[in-house]
Amino acid sequence: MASEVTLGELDSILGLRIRRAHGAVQRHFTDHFAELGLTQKQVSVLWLAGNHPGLAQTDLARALDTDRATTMALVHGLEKRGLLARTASSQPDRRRIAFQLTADGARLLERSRAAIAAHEAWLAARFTSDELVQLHALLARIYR
Amino acid sequence: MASEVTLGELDSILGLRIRRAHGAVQRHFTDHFAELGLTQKQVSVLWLAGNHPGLAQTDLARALDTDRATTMALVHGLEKRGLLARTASSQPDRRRIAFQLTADGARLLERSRAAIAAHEAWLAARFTSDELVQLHALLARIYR
DNA sequence: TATTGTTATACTCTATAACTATA
DNA sequence: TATAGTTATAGAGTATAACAATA
Repeated sequence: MASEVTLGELDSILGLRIRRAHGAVQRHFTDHFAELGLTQKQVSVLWLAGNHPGLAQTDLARALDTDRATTMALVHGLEKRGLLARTASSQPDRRRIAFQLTADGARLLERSRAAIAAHEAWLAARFTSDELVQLHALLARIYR
Repeated sequence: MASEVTLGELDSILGLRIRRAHGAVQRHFTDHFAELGLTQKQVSVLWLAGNHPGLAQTDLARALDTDRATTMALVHGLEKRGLLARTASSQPDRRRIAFQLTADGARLLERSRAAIAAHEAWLAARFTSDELVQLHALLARIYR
């Protein structure tokens, strides 16, 4: 019966499981960050900029595992919204452009921290602490 | 130094790890399926259609965890390329539209199986079989 | 009323290519 | 030559809203 269609053999494919897990996390994040108007990547940039004032786009690209062009679009959007700004500080390498949070950006980051904690709690609730440690370690092996 | 920027505290966030792992898997998949011209989702549809002739779009949407509209775009693309076709079979529910692979679709699916196996081998190589079992189980808890 | 398929629309993410300026 | 930033462009994935046909 067509109504019984499942992933079948696809269920044994790890890549698919990672994709589905990512999708579920992504949906939960989007739903709960709608009121803040931030995506997962945008929050990450605010967080990194808050912790590392003066970082450059290349630093962001490396930390976020994204292309330079993709990072540009991300940064550009945050600049337009007045959450991130370029600093006019003196840099040793004049190619690099330093960024820092604006006051609005810092405020939004603070509000985001609570939402991130709630999101992580939702995700972690289904695991024991041992399982969490293991899952962290296993996932890290994929991208490192 | 800006060159030392890392994920820092972000590294403790499971959601981010899942995202990065997904990104790494996605990139590997894209690179190795470029010659076949198929995305992960497209391969999944071919696979499911091959195993379940006559399935409907709703079945695909449920199995792939995607919106109906998103599934439409996916199916539409495969139809345009002549890999998937609608069947004129008699259905009990006339709203449902049955799909099946074309000859081209079946051929491409066969070629894909080898590529999928190679992709999975690349991914699984970093884990023991016990770890693989564990990772499968842990990930499934996120989306089920 | 609910479900299936459909279209229109929009936004995010991702990446490639080509360019400028600097190292 | 190599790196940092930039722009233009394009494709994939995701989702919402609104509609028609059918159950």
